[in-house]
Amino acid sequence: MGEACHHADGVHPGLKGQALKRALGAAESRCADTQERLTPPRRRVLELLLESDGPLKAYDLIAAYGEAGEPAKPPTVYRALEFLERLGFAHRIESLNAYVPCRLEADGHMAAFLICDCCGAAQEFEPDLAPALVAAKAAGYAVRSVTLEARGRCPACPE
Amino acid sequence: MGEACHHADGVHPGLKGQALKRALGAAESRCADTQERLTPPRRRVLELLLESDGPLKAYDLIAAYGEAGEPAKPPTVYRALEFLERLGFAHRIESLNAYVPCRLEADGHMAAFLICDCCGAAQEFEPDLAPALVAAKAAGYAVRSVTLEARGRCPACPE
DNA sequence: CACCGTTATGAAATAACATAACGCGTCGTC
DNA sequence: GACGACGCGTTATGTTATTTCATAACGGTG
Repeated sequence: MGEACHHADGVHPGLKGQALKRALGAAESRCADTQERLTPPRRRVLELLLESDGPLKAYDLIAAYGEAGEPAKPPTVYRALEFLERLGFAHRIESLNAYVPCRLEADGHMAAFLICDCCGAAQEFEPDLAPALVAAKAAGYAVRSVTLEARGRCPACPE
Repeated sequence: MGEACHHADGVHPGLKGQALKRALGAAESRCADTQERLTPPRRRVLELLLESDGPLKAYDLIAAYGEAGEPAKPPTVYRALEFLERLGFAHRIESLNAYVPCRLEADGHMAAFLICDCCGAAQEFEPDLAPALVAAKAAGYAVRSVTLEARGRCPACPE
């Protein structure tokens, strides 16, 4: 998260208490709607992502998994992440090898992030990708998903 | 490359013979212009990328490095890749952990790829990113670089 | 309830990807 | 010819992710 910079990353403060409960509850509901199960490991990984102030690496999650400090086994976390991504509850940021909870309302949207090289904050946003993909259509590609990661400097970080 | 699909990936056939020589020569020239050195390991890694029909993983390069089958040491290849990326001779595709030679004319362009989930082909293209980044500017981000990776199905692959 | 197919978890090991750290040689400069 | 910058080779290690096999939980059907 903010290790590389003295500034708060501030963009998406981690959830706690009621807000966290609400977010987890919303996830439960959406699972119920779609016959999917928010099982304990999946719920735990989502909770860790929601609590965090910034992107978490898989092995951060593995280390933090146990309530009493015992790490999870890697596949436990990787499987949960796969599930959470499939349902749109989380996104992987390829250029960081890290994960964030989804912060947007819309379902099935494409993952796009503004990543601050200074403070490490990763802000999800909704880009207008249509013009960018005109060339793809022209080339005959059927685009199924897009990831866009813009690196730069966030408003809170200095020149 | 095409392992997952019986179709030729055809998009960027690897270079051979004269075409390969020309491409390497062009890289030499551009290095000479900028006081950079296309040393033997750098040249060899670029050659392997240019010869390939599709994206190569770092350990593919490591395995193929020696003319007589001896592998390179990992840092040799990673250092060469870092150099080639810095000069714009190669790009890393994050979602594949793989590398391709740059196929575009323009210097300093942003890396954008259409990746076929079926045959593994990765076609570089030049997207119109301005509309997508309007939201970034509005949020106060100073964007320095962008990677865009679109997954889907290429024209040569079946339904 | 007994069964079975499906889905998910637990655990061990290992594979795949990437970098740190050190020392040596070469080259350009003063 | 001393120096510094750069690049290379090498060893070792760190980080990220998957394979494999075994077990457990759930949901439907007779």
